[in-house]
Amino acid sequence: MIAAGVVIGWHDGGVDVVLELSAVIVAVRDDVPYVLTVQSGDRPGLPSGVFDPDADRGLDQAMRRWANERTGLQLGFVEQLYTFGDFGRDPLAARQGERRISVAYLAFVRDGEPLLELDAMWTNAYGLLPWEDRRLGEPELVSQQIAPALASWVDAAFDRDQRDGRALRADLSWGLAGAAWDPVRVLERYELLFEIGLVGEAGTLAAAELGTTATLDHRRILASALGRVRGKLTYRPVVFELLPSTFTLLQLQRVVESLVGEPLHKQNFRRLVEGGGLVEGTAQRAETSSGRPAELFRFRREVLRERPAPGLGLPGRR
Amino acid sequence: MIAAGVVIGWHDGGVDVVLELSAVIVAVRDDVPYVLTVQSGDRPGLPSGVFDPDADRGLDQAMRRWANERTGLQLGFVEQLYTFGDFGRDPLAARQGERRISVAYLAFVRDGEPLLELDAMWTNAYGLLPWEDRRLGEPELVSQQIAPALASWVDAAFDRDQRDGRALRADLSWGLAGAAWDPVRVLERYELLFEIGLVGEAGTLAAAELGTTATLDHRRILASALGRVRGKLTYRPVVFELLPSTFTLLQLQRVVESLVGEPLHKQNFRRLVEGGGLVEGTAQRAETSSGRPAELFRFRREVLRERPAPGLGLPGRR
DNA sequence: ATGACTTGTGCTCTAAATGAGTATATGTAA
DNA sequence: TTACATATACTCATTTAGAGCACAAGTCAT
Repeated sequence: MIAAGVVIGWHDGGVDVVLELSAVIVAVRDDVPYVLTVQSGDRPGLPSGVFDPDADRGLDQAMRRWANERTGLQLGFVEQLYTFGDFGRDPLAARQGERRISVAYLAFVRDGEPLLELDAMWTNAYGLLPWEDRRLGEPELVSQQIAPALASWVDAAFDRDQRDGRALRADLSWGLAGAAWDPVRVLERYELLFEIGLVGEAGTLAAAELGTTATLDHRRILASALGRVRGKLTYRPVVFELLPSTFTLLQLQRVVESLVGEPLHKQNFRRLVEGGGLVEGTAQRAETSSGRPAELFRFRREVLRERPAPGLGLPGRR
Repeated sequence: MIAAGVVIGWHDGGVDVVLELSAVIVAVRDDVPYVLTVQSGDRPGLPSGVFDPDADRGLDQAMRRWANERTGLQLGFVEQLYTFGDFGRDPLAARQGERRISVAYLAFVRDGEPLLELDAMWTNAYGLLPWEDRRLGEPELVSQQIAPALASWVDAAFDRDQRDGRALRADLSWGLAGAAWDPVRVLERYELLFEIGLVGEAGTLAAAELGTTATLDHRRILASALGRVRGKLTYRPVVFELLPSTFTLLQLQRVVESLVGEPLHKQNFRRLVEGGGLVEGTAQRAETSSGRPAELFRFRREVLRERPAPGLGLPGRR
């Protein structure tokens, strides 16, 4: 089991290596994507623990078991994200002559799953990465703080070449100067903000601090998770792991929008989802508060057979 | 530097953990995708070494530096692939009470780069994964050996549910029973073959052995690399890291085909690549052996600005 | 009951992208 | 000069995507 013991590596009087697992566990409720966090000192952090090779056959199994034991959650979709091993990702550990390498995982749970652990809680992902939610249009902090900061960073380049490089990078990742906003480039955006000092980690001095800070590099991990989710959505039917077994098309659309961070064209969304054979209607209708009651749909498994990469071909913005 | 020292982790009398890096270094020459291998006992293996936290700031840097020092190659595109940590991926190490966790990287080099190391060589990737090359149609070993083996594996299920599950999995990954062949699902295919005993690793008993065997789970790593390459191709202009700075459209097409493992429609390929603004003509033409000389093209950087995910929208098969 | 409001659902129209070819140009080698 | 090989232009039918209109079927306040 993870977190049971301590695995330490040494290297003749040098730096120790510790291998840990961290998890980005995502659930969507009321059109808000939440991440499971634990309190770590004064900040929220991702649940993580040291990998114990004695207890588990592999990293994936360790991840599943630990999550279930510790949080009581039944994970749906689980996927390895990335392995983070930068020096400085854990300054405290570094000061103690230790190097923490973290294998990060992404997992989905359905809304409504009960939480065992009391020190764990659900945190709004867009509280940590506020600029990623564009459902109500571009948030003000982009035009007010980020864009100007990027502009002066570009201007601060010491020669023409560097300037051009910086401008291209800023425009591409942030969809400025005519470039399109690409929902998937979450990590690029975070890393750029980090580089120019607009977001920080514990122990780093950030000029300004946008969004809530998390421990260590956990926001970076979250950023890569969100990017991965957004990409995956379009070519694998993973959203359904976040929804109840039957749902209305609007519910489905809202969950997708909450993850992609952009509003979608309703009628075309329906067309893509139904026409793509991704869902099938049950005859039932949802009990509704106002408006015409909607039909309940369910995920249509057979689509896997029919299409090589069945995802939600996202329609343009609303 | 990697491979300089040994990093060992222990866990009170339990299993040691060793963190290593491995690299899938790809180059294409004469329409064949090659992987850099080193001789490891009697089999080829991927170059890999133990990670030394004292020498490098992070995993990525360690990777680049080591590759350059050891092989003399100038890596172009480099990307982390996956971290492999299954028990049993290194049976020898396991017997010695050691657990090897390997962070795998994918990298591209251009054809023509000189190799420093004498014990390293270029190995045809399709020698290791022969079923992945369908440029001349479905290879015989699929219909002759793999499909029958899959069929009997499906039949050997002990109940209806398991049978259906197996059939779906086999059909999806191998494009059988009306499902489409998805070039990206390389890893799924390999893992299925492994499960049914058609391919093995050192120390595993495989019923039959298809393709050349590599050390440990290095073929699995190669499989995930090939899948990643194929996926990446369609949304990032990475092929150009494998080509000289100017090339003909046919050269480009051949390189793509060699990676995707399928033939492409020539005229439509041109249309997509030129129309998509991915390349621009130089006025020069290639000196040719036979046939009309072709114009030399170069990668068009500006496309990055124009399109969110500039890759080769692959046309259908020829 | 009536009208305002909300949400669901069907359908149209246009523009663009794709799949599958045909036709023609321009070189080399016999 | 012919056969052959490759390059490149262009056509045409089909599919998919973007944008929006119109109407259906509920709730709620008056």
